Amino acid sequence: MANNAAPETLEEFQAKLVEITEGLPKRLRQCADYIGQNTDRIAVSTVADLSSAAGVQPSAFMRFCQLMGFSGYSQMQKMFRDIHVQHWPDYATRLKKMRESGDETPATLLAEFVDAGRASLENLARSIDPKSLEKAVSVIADARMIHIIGFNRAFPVATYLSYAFEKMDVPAMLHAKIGNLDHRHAIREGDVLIAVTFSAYTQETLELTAFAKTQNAEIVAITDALNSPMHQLGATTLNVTEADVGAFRALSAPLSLAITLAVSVGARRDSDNQ
Amino acid sequence: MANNAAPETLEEFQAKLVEITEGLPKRLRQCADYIGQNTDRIAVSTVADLSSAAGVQPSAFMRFCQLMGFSGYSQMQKMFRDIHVQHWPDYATRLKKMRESGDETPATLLAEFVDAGRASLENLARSIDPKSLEKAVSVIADARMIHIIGFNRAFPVATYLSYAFEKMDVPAMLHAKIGNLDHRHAIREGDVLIAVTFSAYTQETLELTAFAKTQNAEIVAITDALNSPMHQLGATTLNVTEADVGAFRALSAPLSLAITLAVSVGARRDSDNQ
DNA sequence: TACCTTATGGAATAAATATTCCATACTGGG
DNA sequence: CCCAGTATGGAATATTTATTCCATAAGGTA
Repeated sequence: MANNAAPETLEEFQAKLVEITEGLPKRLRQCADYIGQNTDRIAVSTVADLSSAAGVQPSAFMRFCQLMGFSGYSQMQKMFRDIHVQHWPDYATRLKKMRESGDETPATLLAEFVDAGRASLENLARSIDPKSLEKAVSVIADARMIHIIGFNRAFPVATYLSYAFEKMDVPAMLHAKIGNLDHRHAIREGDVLIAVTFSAYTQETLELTAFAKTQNAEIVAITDALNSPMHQLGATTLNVTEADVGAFRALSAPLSLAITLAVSVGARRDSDNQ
Repeated sequence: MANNAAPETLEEFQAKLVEITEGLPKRLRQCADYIGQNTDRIAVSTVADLSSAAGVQPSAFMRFCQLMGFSGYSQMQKMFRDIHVQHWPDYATRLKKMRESGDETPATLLAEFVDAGRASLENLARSIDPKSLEKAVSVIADARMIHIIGFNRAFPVATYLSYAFEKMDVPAMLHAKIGNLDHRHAIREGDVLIAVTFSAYTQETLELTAFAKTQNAEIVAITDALNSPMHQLGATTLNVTEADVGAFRALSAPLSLAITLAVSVGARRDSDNQ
């Protein structure tokens, strides 16, 4: 065999598969064909599953893995699992190492944030559910008035939403509690509240959301976990996680999601008005 | 427990998670929180992996699975593996599909922003000059007081800087012009002003910067062009461009730069105080 | 047809992984 | 401060899953 190294990317895997498929004996050919069409199963199946689905014995499947250049099924599976699970490097540890090696320049720190941001964006694209997004957009687009809240780390996201809506002449109101003024009574039935909150969830945000609920306003939440308290409040939720570097995060993913939401709503409203 | 049946869909799983999370003892709570943020790992990880990532013992994780209504980890994992197979397409293909589908759904727009964000981050990492960054950090770290200004699109960046400094107990002041109150006279010699401005450069930002200059305060600017007016004002400038999608940008790059700046300053101050 | 080579099935073994169990450490109420 | 009642860690065990091995079958050639 010309190249006996194990593939490390999907592309290499595919190339290798094509390369060896030709001239394979019957059973091994079955393996190749099955894998060609069901590549996605590798990450979550056992050899027994795959081999019986391909109509061969486990041992035959094993030989196939080896022909592909892997040491066995486990190694091949590992590759697919790594691809699937987002590759969240452990930035906290990396940061610590960086500090210990005395290489903690601003430039290396920036590199970490950039890397974390890229990973987060990738993960956002992969994990967002188009249906929830669509739902969120229409709920917001249909509202009479848009209210926005978000404190601490979520505040920049809230202000950016506010800015974007303003630019598009969409009526929106940022509840920023300036001067301890509370405008909660502006929230009425038919309105929507966009609540942005990440762990640890700010009390004020939760409270205002609960209040909005009592007013029969719709709630759309941008949050960071499946079990965020926003779910208890009956919100249409959009989950987005940003990898953290030490104690901080760069907000790339949440902001991208927010601006998408705003622009989509703007476009929707425009076309509705015509 | 009211409902002890094992969840069978993601929605049910989420509902159950939210339901039980409240009032869980420490370790089990850790499991719930970790799973809330890393749901997608379940399909391809072992109990050992997950439990150590969540910082608990495998046995604790096991108890968590049972609380969720599953007979054990295997049953829970099976649910996620089944789901996984249904919508696999990896990130790259998914983005491509989204964009190729042509129609302007929120999901395709998100894909554009994600892509733009990634490109911007890459560009930032490549184009930033470590020396300027280093210079900016030391200028800020040495200042007696940090002033921050940024309007419109730059406002989220300014607020995030403000948040980050606050978190690290670094004295900083956001000049937000609330109630048309102007705190320009708080700017003195020995202070630094971080001015964030992107084209079209907001007048107020330019004015305050010019004023700070007359006070002999140092200026650090985060801006977007080599010919930004900030250069004329004798500022230490950091250039960062974010690719735009239509009329909007997601701010990934500027925010990453800003947080880097803040964290570096925080670290510098810490070590100076020791 | 006899012989050699390669392919295959299935059972035996090794390794990884899940699950249980129990001793010990907490925690809150009296 | 003591005593339940929980919660927790860690090691022991059961189960599943991967991997190897070998006897047998199939395929090709002289």
